[in-house]
Amino acid sequence: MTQIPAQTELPPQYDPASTEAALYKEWLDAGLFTADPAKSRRAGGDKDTFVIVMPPPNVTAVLHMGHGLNNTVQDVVTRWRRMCGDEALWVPGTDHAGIATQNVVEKQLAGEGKTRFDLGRDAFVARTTEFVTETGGTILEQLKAIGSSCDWTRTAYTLSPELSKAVREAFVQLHERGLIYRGHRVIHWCSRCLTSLSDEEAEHSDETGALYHVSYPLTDGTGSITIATTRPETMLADVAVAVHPDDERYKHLIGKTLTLPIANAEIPIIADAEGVDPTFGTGAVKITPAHDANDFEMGTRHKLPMPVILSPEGNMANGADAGSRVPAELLGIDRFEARERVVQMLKHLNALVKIDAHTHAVRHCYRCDTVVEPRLSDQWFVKMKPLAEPALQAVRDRKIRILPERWEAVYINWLEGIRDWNISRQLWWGHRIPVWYCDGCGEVTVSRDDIAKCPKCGGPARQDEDVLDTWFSSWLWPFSTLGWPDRNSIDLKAFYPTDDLVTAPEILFFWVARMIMGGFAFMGEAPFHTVYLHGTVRDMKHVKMSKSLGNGIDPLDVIALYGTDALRYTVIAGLGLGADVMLDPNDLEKSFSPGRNFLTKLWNIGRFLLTNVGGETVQPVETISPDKLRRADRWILNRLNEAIAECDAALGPARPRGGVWTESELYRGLRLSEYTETARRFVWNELADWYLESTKSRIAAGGDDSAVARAVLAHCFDGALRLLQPIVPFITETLWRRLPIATEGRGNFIAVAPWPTRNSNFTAEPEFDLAREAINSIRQLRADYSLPPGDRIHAHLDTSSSTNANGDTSVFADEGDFITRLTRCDIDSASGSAGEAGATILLSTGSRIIVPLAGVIDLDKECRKTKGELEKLETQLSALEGRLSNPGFTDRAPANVVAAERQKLTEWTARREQLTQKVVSLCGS
RNA sequence: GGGCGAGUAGCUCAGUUGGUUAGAGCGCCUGCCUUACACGCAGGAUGUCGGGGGUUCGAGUCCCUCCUCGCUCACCA
Repeated sequence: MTQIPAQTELPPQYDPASTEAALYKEWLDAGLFTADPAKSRRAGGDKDTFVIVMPPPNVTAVLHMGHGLNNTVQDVVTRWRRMCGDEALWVPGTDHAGIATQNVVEKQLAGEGKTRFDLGRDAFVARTTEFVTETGGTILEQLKAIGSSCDWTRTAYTLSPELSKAVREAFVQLHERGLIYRGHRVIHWCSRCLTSLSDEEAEHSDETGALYHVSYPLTDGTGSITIATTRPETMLADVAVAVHPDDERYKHLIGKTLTLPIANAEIPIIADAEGVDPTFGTGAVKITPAHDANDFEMGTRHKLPMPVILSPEGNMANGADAGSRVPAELLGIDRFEARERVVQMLKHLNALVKIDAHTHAVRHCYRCDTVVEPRLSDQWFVKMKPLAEPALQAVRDRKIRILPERWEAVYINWLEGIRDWNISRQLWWGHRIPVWYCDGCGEVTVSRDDIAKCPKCGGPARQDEDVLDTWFSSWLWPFSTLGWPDRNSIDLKAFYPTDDLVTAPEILFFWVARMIMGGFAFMGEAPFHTVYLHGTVRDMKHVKMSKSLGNGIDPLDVIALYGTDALRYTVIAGLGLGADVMLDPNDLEKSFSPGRNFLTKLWNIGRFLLTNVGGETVQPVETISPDKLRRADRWILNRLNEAIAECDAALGPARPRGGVWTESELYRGLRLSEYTETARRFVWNELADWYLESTKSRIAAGGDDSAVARAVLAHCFDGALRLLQPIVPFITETLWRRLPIATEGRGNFIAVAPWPTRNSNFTAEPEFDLAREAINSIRQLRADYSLPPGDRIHAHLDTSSSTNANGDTSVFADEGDFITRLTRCDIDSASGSAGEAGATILLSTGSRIIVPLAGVIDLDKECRKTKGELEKLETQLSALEGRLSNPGFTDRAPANVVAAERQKLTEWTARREQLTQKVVSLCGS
């Protein structure tokens, strides 16, 4: 055998920096991540597909830990399926992110002292496009740095010509089906972004405000009504006061009128049972239809006027129907400033009764956190109820599952109460609404293609000024990225529906639920069968990591310091199902050194292997004659089997058989931390700690047995590397290509090598476990008595009470070298006596190892220790005896449980006997 | 306010249909530079399983109740 000096091959330390970028390029050059639709069963091929569409990051985004986590999860799953033989496709892309991107560019302009209105619409859009073209690819390049195995030939962008076509198609189709309409109603308005928002984009947060009680005098001078409001400035737009029709306090006043202070308008007192809760505040509600959604409904019911008293920017103004309700001194004043002024004015008028502290939910813009204002306006809406039905049914029918399970209830709850979706945004950056108006004949045209003339009268057509909600393009993502609306697209045929959707719970409603609705609406089929909602990256105080809070970690810093694999390992190992990942931004070493250390361990196993096994290809374990395999070999091969089974169970099943999840598989799989821990345990605690150690003396001895040990070691390391490839692709690729194992059918890259499978020839190996047990006990003994490491000890094996005396003897004869090497303890099979002063190790087979330690150990100490042990055992034994003499237990408990308890009783009784003898010999009484 | 979830070792979490003496990783303590690895090896300590009640032969596990956190929804002006 030619020994290649491995030291020259593997440097003492793994160096990610010099490895990763080059490897990634090799993968790309080999086309490993490019999916072939022709191979899909759905397109006539012979492979299952596995498809994930990436939640598109904002085109202006820069990689943060959240992206790192999200994309690593997707990559791990995709790489796993790719090894399992699926035609795997991970579609990458970016989102034009309407409001977010427009805000970024507007901020740039502000730096130049300009606004978007100075540029005008066309120039602004051109400028934004340019900005996106120049800097938009950043995040995608960064995703490559974390090893993402995306199919970059299919990179998509929500504002690309192809996807824009899909957006128009979707809008027109929904309109044709009567599911899109123009509505005049109160919507959420962000006075900073100058656009309307959907319900989901206006986020609640509790705030301590004030409840102002204001007295409105009756016009006939016979008294007054006190109303309560949190937004006194809106009183200027009041058109009525409503009371409950059965409220005795106000019943007699219904139909009378009040004089609105400051505005000096005369408003009626009306009765409304639906909109008024007589127990809240004073039981009398001011009605402000243009600036409150609830009041809008009451206003509509009672056909009241709807004056607007706020400008789009949120300043006081006499808008539509307002006449001169807003007095001159308040015009142009900011709404919050105006609130103070109105309160002062009411005080002067003696109309302010009192101010109570009041906590209530206030809605904020999800992009800029400005308090949103309810505002009456015209917007386009999607009718959601009909779309929600199949989306609800799919989850109820288990065609789609949501992990963790608890989110399903949240999803169902939301869909059941779904309200129409406002899709108009008064922005410039986005897909312009494909609706044209004719100012001549009033015709409204919805069209797939741009039109210049009114199709009815031929007059000039004017396109709607607004753009669509960013999420209106996002909800088409699973099929628009695959070629829809072109029904003949081979990608669409081969890869839709996709498989898993991996994202954070924050966008369950914004995106996930709508994608499911969109999938049914436009494709007639659910877009995926699994929604995996992962946790959030947080700091040690459980605060979500964010750049603005300054508690972020830059993934690229981590990569520079610890390598990509350490980053990936850390987030995946920390990711329990649905659990958050905690990292310390102030102590990267604490967060990432365990990952780095594990990689070092892998590296060193590789170094040992290459040094000791050499470069010559080893014999495949399948072809080794079974009688040549020793206990340790069979043991580790079985442990590998178990590790594979546990990894499979943690990860799968990958998809529902027959399209519907069975009860037993519904919430299984995608336990990434369990998978990682299993692989780690196998590599470190089994392969390295035990098997590799056990091979040292065999390999040194040379000969046939040495070759067997080398073969098994290489085989198991190969299996371990394959199990780990999805998590740590770079280091596994680096080590794997140097393994001296047969190349046939192996491929050139571990990234596309077959996922390991179990070999049922290798079953549990209890006799090797007995050797491990002895080693552990002797080690403990050495530590207990502080025996110097250099001191060899001699012990006897007493098999007199053993259940398999010959078996035990043979284990200790065969594994003697191994045991001695790890413990510096020689064991011969001369029978000793249990009473001998020293230590007795009881093995699980009943045999004892007697270690005479006279002159070495402290007899008093050992005596006390043994007495303590005996005492503890007595307590537990009496509890056990009590249980077994209780007919309630023996009659009702399952037979196997009772049997186990009886077995235990036997063992413990024997142990008690042994300890008693030992106490006698040690303590002398 | 509605709905949901969580409270197990200093920290992060496992604990399958109730059934051995409740586990893991990290951290901590002790001893070791043992020829792959000190980014390592070996050993050790630590829990009235949030409180209280109940069902049961038996409860971390099931039921009730209280407390504390978290998520999510919501037009109480």
